[in-house]
Amino acid sequence: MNSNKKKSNNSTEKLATLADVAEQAQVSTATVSRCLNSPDLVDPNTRERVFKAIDALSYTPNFGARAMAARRTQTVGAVIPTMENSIFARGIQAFQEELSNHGFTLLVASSSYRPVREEEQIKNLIARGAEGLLLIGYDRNPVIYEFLRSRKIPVLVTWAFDPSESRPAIGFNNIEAMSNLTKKILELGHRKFGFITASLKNNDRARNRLKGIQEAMKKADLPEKNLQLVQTNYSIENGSKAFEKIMGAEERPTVVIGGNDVLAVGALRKAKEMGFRIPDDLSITGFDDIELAQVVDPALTTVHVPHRKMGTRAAQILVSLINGEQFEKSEKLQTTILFRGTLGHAPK
Amino acid sequence: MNSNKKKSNNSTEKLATLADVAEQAQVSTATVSRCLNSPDLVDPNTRERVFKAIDALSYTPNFGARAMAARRTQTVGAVIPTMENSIFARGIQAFQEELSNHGFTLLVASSSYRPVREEEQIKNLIARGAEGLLLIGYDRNPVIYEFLRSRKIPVLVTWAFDPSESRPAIGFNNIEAMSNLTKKILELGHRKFGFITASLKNNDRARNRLKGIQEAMKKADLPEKNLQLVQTNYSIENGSKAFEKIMGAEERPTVVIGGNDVLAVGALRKAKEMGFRIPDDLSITGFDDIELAQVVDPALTTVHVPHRKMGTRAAQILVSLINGEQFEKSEKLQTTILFRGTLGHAPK
DNA sequence: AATTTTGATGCAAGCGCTTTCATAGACTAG
DNA sequence: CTAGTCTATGAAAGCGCTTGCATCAAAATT
Repeated sequence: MNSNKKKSNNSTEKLATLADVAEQAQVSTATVSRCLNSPDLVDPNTRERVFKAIDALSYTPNFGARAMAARRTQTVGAVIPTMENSIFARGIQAFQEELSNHGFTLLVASSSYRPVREEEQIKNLIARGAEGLLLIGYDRNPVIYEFLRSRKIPVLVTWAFDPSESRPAIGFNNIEAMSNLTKKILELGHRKFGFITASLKNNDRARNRLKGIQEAMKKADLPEKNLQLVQTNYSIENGSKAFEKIMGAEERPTVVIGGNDVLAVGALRKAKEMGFRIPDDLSITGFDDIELAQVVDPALTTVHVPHRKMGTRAAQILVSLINGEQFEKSEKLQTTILFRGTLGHAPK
Repeated sequence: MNSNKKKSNNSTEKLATLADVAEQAQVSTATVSRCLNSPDLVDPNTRERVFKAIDALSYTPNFGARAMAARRTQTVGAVIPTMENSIFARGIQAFQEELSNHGFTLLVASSSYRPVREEEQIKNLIARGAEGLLLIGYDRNPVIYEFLRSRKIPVLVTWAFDPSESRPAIGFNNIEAMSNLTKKILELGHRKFGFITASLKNNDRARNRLKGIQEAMKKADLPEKNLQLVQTNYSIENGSKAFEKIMGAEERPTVVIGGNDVLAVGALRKAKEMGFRIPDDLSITGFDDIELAQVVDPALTTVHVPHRKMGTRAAQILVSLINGEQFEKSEKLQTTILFRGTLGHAPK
């Protein structure tokens, strides 16, 4: 349809740029840019011509250049500990959906639960222009927080809520949640506990869940030695191994609490293999309420976390933080205990 | 330690740039750039001075600017259908690990199984400078392939391998894998099949898995009507519903094949609820061999896919493609059938 | 001692975009 | 008819980096 002057979408040539589009449409680059960013500023006829050129050249804007010139990226970053199991998946999914409602794009990275890697990933996201960051839990090197502060990058902590911290956060109180669960367990007559947790180092969520158990036990006047602790990495297999270890001790607990569902499911599997009848011989509980928890047999009693709500709200807060709105206060979400099949009365 | 001339990391000032570092270290921007990109080209003393300045200003390079000037990003993109369940997680994790061994960074996006969204995400990744793309399955609008080709972006298809396609791919043959499974099922005496699959539209993996079943059935001289088909979205819940539907028909199958493990697990759960003894009354099989498959009771008989190997190899191929190496040929990975507890002889 | 080579550095031209400011034309109002 | 308003557009100055080329001093070679 056009005259055959310069076919720039030929594969032997360079990529089309704004300037190419401008030339093809017989306008300045400024006009093309305006067509893309504030179309109503340009005359409908011109606009049409420009879009036709964009199509003809199959032009796509260069994000880097745009970011540099406009000093905005409409991007936020999130660093989660892992993508392998679905602990964070639902929350992040909701986060991302809500973000895109606000015209933002999400960049996700994972740290494999390693602080050094998390730091790298944070820097990487910042370098890529993230205007705000979602991070899991409070626990990290103050230097990072300072770095972020000096760069004026809003940070929102999630998956945790600690009333004593002033930093913006949306999450649940890990101490409280686990303490509530423990109380229920105590009511059922259990006195000897096993707890399989992720490494407590650099992980405030895990530490606080432990604290929750300890507090409840103390209130019930149980000595610390009634709690047997195993630290391991999150995986079903590790849950199984940890369970074996706990059951290898002379004084066996009557309930094994998993620091999360993945660990608990691993324990459950091994328990069945070892011939325990659940929950008659032994109780097991989880934390998170991921899909896994419902499909095992018996279904896992666990602490339900409002993943989607947390993700959605996190997006809203972070966006408003980025838009310079004043931070009101951290939000605490409620967890609930889901009684399914793995928690019963203490045996005997 | 330094004299108190200009403290630029003060929070009231602008972000530090290369130029700021250069000034602080008393060198040109070229030298700072070289320190970052090819340190051995610069004198150790100078280098030290520069790095000290970088530290002092807590400088981080601007990715966009760097990408624009160097016209390289060392970034590859991947668009996966979903992050919610862990079907792709293990493979992507391995992909990313291998990528970082080669100095590349991974950007992941998800399409929610929607072609339009996939296209957006592809464009987004390209705009962000992805130098290569990993895509799941072959099936997509030719326009996208053409767009990518004209931009000279190497694309690697994975999670599928089709000998009739010339496009670079690393994966397994879905037809063959499912056909093999079906043969085994036939050997066990089953003649009536149920198949719960993801939507066949825009999903060559799902279509080919169906084809595999059909081929094996045809070879055994079974009519098409012996296969009852339900299409639904991937989720445990949907698997359950689909199962109910299949069992609601007058002619019940003796085996229900899940298009993947998630669907199969949903079916299994509902089957148990409905009182079926698995595998005595009814057999169920999955596909993928994700964690879920091992923890359900009975453990799911499924098709094992070498996720990690696929991810690792995908990274290697894509990197070599980006480096302009000639594409040898698509690689087919072997799947194996994992006989666990849900597949048995046909009843009666 | 004169010449060539090598190594370390700086200069400056972009990379592809946005945006301020200026301008020109089309209207409106007096 | 002239001055004042708008509206649509363009010119051009960056944004923060990399890199080819030029430069210069020191080391190596003759």
